[in-house]
Amino acid sequence: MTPKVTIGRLAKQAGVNIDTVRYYERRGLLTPDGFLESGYRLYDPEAVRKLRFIRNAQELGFTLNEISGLLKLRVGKGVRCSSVKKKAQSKLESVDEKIARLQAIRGVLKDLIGVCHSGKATEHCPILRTMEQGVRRS
Amino acid sequence: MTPKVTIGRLAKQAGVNIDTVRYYERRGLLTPDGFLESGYRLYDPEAVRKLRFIRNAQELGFTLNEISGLLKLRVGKGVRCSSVKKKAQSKLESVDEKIARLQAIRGVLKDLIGVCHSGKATEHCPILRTMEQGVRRS
DNA sequence: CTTGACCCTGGACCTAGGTCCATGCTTTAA
DNA sequence: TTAAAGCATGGACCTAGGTCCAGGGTCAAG
Repeated sequence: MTPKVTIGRLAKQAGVNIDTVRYYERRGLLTPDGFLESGYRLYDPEAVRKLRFIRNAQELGFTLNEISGLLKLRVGKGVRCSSVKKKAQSKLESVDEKIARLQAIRGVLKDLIGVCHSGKATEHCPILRTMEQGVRRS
Repeated sequence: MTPKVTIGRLAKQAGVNIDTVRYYERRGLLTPDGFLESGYRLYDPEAVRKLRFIRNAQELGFTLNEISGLLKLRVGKGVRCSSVKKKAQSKLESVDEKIARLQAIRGVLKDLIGVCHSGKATEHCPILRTMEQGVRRS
């Protein structure tokens, strides 16, 4: 007996709307792991993690298409290692870039909190310092 | 003579659509720094950085409202230090959380790239490992 | 064996964040 | 001094990512 779960339970456990689950299915991000004869979708518990991952990644600025690409990254039967590696490396670059940008913002916020002690004013918006170096777009 | 610039030049320099600039104005993110008698908007060069910052922050998953909050963070005339500090600290927390999440994803991507050398397969989607600890939502 | 909770499909509707267009005035370069 | 390029306003339109609803079948507890 595999402990599969219906769509309503899945949605509740992951904290998302039931229609969102079906929407992700249409988008190809989350396929049911089985069906009842009635047509009811069944999911195994891994799906909860997958849903949470999707939400997580969205808050980090990934689109559903990008997330779909992340979820498909794996090495295995019929998946050529070199292609996975190339994709993973390019994802890694964009992740590193995001981290760097966030760290720039983080530094400014820390400074700003420090300024509050020193009593110095910051007439100009300090957050703009994060952009001194410009941005490279893909 | 201050080297102010019209909206078209600003948009081009920042690499955004001219209508986007006006849209941000309606949203309160970017006010012109002056006007010609004809009504033409004028911006000083700082506005380019501001626009780039907005794009940047959006790619990191911040909404325009959140970005607006970031841009308003400064200590100065009429702005109480304690309130700035509190806001900055809460922004800092959310930035730290984003960084942590990205680093989790980053780790998995690195592992995946490593696996390609070792020849081991990863039948199950490795990216899901980033979610082992669950997520705290605000 | 019924009643309430759950699920199905298809399609309409919604919000955020833009983008486009028509119409008409302004600026600038030839 | 005039044509091309630029700007203004108001409103329509668009995409991504959902969310809701109607109409009808299904499951499970009493």
